[in-house]
Amino acid sequence: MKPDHFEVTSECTAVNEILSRVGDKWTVLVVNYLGNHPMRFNELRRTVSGISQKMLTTTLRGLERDGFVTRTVFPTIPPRVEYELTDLGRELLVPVRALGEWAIENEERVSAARKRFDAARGAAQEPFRPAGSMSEAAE
Amino acid sequence: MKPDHFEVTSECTAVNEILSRVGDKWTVLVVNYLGNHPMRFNELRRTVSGISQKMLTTTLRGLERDGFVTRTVFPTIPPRVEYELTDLGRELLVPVRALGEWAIENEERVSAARKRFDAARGAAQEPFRPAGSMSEAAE
DNA sequence: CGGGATCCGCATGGATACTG
DNA sequence: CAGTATCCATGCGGATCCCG
Repeated sequence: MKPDHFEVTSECTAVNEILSRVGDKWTVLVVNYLGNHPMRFNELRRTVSGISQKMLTTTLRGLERDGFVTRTVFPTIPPRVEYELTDLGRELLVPVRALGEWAIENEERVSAARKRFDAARGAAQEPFRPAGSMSEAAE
Repeated sequence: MKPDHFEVTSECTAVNEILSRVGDKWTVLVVNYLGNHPMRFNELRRTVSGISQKMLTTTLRGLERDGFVTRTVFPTIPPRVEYELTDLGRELLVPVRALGEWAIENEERVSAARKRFDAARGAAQEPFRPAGSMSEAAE
């Protein structure tokens, strides 16, 4: 596959679906950790650190639904639930980590470009900035 | 790189940043189209089809900010603005399209798993469903 | 321990109107 | 043509409380 031309009609829909799926706030983190070894709910919760149990549940349900992880319940007391990547999940991990490597390698180029852009915009005008998220604002 | 173990501490942050960046509703589409050849604003607008000019502007500004596209203004009347991928943008296109290929190849496996999951949940109980987004609900 | 249910703030994104 | 500005709907994600 060369970087030129790409069937953009319907393929991009699938691409965007996967990227949106995987591009949310926690999915990649969870998948990556699960890629190392199976994990229990609270183990995962502690490891990810910062995630609420609601989002962990939501994320895991989504991954389970799409066939990326399995959820195994051991009916003991207290209950024990283990999450593990499926084959599909491990296969997904490959291109995701490829993109991950790219991200790590080019992190600085991106933030450099970002700094340049923001500096150029700030130098032109703008005595002060009343409000805004931080990345989008009127010029 | 093997699919086992991955430094998850700070790397995942960069990964997730890129994925969130690229995983929004329009970025991939725009980048993919621009990967074919440079394009003007309304040309892009027509090609993407479905995007509002607000979102196209936002998406392009973000891509420009991060150094993925260049914005060239021809001070003619009427004005003419061309958008083109930078080298960084074209490099990004490679892993993104790799993930894209994965997505296309495994689309059916995912939707099959999804159907299975939904069927299993629906068969268990649920006479009717009062409300909800569609992917989250009580069991 | 492993969740479900609910409330709520904030960001994303669509529609519309106006401008150089 | 190529935007900017504004208003508004939806949904993601966090906090809290409760349950088996």
